[in-house]
Amino acid sequence: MGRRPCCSKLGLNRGAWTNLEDKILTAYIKVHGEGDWYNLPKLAGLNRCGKSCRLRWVNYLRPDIKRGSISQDEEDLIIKMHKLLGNRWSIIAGRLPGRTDNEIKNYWNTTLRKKLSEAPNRNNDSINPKTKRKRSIPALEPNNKVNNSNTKNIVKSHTVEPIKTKAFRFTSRVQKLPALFQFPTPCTDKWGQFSEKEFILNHGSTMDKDQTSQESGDLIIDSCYCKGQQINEDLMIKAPSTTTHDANSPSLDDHDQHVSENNWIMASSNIINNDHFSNIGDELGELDFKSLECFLDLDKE
DNA sequence: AAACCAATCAACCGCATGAAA
DNA sequence: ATTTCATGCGGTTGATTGGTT
Repeated sequence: MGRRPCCSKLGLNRGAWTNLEDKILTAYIKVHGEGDWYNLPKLAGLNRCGKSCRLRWVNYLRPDIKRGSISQDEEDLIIKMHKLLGNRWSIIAGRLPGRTDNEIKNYWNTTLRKKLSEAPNRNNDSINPKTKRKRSIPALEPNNKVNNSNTKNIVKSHTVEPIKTKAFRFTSRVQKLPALFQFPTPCTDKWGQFSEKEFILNHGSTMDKDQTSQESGDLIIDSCYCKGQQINEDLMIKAPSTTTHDANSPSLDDHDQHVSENNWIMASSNIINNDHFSNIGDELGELDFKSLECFLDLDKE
């Protein structure tokens, strides 16, 4: 079977979306919900490919998209998560309610990448004699043309190798946890003790080992694999200020809602603070994770 | 005012993945 | 076990915007 021809070959619309297209897509999804992207354009009456519709919805039209610039807290979170996970934009975005992977990726490539690469090299803040402007990153590499891909190598040299830890991403398509995942000793939260079959997710929900999670891009970091490493709560990073709650989760009162917003920290801390890992102290950046193995959606190689 | 350049970000592309057949 | 289908992800592109000369 060959690849299905892309939208340009099917004579479909490409490029910027019009207001009308946005309205049609939004209205259709409001009635029929997300999914079946392949058939959606036909059913909704859009002359677009499904992929394009999905992207438009996910990155722009979704009602829970947070507008406005990235806050300092969010930026810190992105930096820490990137250090931890590398270019796992969807997972990073999963920690930032209302932000999309595309947005995070763009923010990294345009703002943070530059910031981080300049930070240790303040002496390199030279001025381009022609433009009288501060040199951008690509200009630091005179042999390279200015484009995103050429900045890759530059950034590489400034970026710490991503910390490898055991983490799993949960998407709506994930049905079962990898067999090798073993939950640490039973831990508790505000609501009592979790069974050993449950895994703590953020947003205050739990997940049965055998059930599907609707949490997209959710992440569990398994402290079992942080053998003897000292980890403090900074590793688990501050929860973003707003949190969308899983519709399937029990409703929460005001107090519990607050608890829920911080559940990611609490739940993670409960893991980290269990009997195996009571040593608290180091900052994230000082941790030696080199001995850890990468289990990000992968089994051992 | 025009030209140039850098920055930004929406959108596209190809590939990987997993479910279903 | 293999193939097909549908979706998601990350890298890249290109249009637009804004600042400078």
